[in-house]
Amino acid sequence: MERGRQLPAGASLIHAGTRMDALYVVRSGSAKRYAVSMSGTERVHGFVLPGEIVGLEGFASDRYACEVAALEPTSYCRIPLTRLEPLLEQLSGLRREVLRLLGEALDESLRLRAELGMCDARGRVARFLADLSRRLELRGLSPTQFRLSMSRGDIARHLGLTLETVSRALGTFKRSGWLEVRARYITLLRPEALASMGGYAS
Amino acid sequence: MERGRQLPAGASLIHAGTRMDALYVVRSGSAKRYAVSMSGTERVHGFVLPGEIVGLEGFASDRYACEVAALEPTSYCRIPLTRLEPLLEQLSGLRREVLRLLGEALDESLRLRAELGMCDARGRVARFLADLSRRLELRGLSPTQFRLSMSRGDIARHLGLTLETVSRALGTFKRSGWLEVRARYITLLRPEALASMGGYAS
DNA sequence: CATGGATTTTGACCCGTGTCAAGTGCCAGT
DNA sequence: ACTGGCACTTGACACGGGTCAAAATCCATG
Repeated sequence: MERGRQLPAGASLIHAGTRMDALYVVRSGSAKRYAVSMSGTERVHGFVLPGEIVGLEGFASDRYACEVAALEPTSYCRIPLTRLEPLLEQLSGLRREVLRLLGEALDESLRLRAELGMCDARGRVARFLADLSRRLELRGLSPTQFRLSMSRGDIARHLGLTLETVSRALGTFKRSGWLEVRARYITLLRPEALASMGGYAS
Repeated sequence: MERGRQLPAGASLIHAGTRMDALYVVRSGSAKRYAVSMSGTERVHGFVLPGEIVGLEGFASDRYACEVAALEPTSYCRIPLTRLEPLLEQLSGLRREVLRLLGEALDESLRLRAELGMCDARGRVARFLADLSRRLELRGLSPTQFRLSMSRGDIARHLGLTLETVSRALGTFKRSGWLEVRARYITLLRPEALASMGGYAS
């Protein structure tokens, strides 16, 4: 367990395709997980918030499946597999915890995929914000006031939309009085409205 | 490990919300994994083919996250966790294998989600068929001639489309000479065309 | 405080897909 | 074989969101 490592904005925490030798936990800052297709288009798999773990997909093939890049100055710790494996043998609790983390990531991904497929653009953006809010709260940060460390384009590529549509959705929510938007600073005024729209409404 | 269990078409292998106490491997037949939202709409997470494992998402919360129902008469085996856990302690190879399986499921789900978000309707159906073909081949079944055990509606709810659109996509492929469709029987004539369209083309 | 570049917003237009509605084909039961 | 029901196909139309283009805003730099 190596703590206190630092990364400037834009630098990569994990390079896609390199050998998987560790898991990472983001301590402060944030990162985006993405892959670049042959045609050069970027697909954003998701975003990593403080307290969250990255690198689990690497278990699939012993190589990291996607690039993870800091969106702002970010600190993290690294958990080498060489340290993790002996512990997994001894501690059944840790074994269960790792399985739970993987299961959670899988479950979340499945859920998200299904929802993205069945929601319109506004529903997707609403769910994105509600999800972000929930995860921030989980880590003791404000669930109603936060800064989006990712660009509109990143959000769009994550949700399968265009940045214009994301912008329009935010505009609609603002006009409805559901939130404040000042550049990348968001204040949720009626989180329950967003949650219910992102929920299973449509 | 309990082998040789049988299930008639339509019966559930796993009930959503029940305690997770085992993993399952489908031996013959097929199943669909789905969840029903509050509003009663069904979201199809995916399909299980012979040789594939189900129940991994249950690790997230100790309860199965979705319903798994047989699409045709299906046989399977059940791997109780009480048998699995002691083995996980002793066999580091099995530990790695379970992690690999989970990582694979996670990776596949992430990849699929990103692709669904960036593909048009035909691309999604093409990718669905290509994926099915690949998985059938992996298990020694014909990758070019097979029966779809799921309805058009199931495919649509899986891909985030309507059944009409799925039908039209198949019609287009048929007219292009890429495949034969007779009810649920599919013959791929130009698999590479489908693969390239489902790939990262658009 | 001024400047320039990047990011975001807004507008106009068009295509793809959802929706609604018939029509067709497939299978099971009588 | 006939019939009814269900799954699937096909057609017409409307609308959401992608695309292209321009304006506005933000932010870092001198």
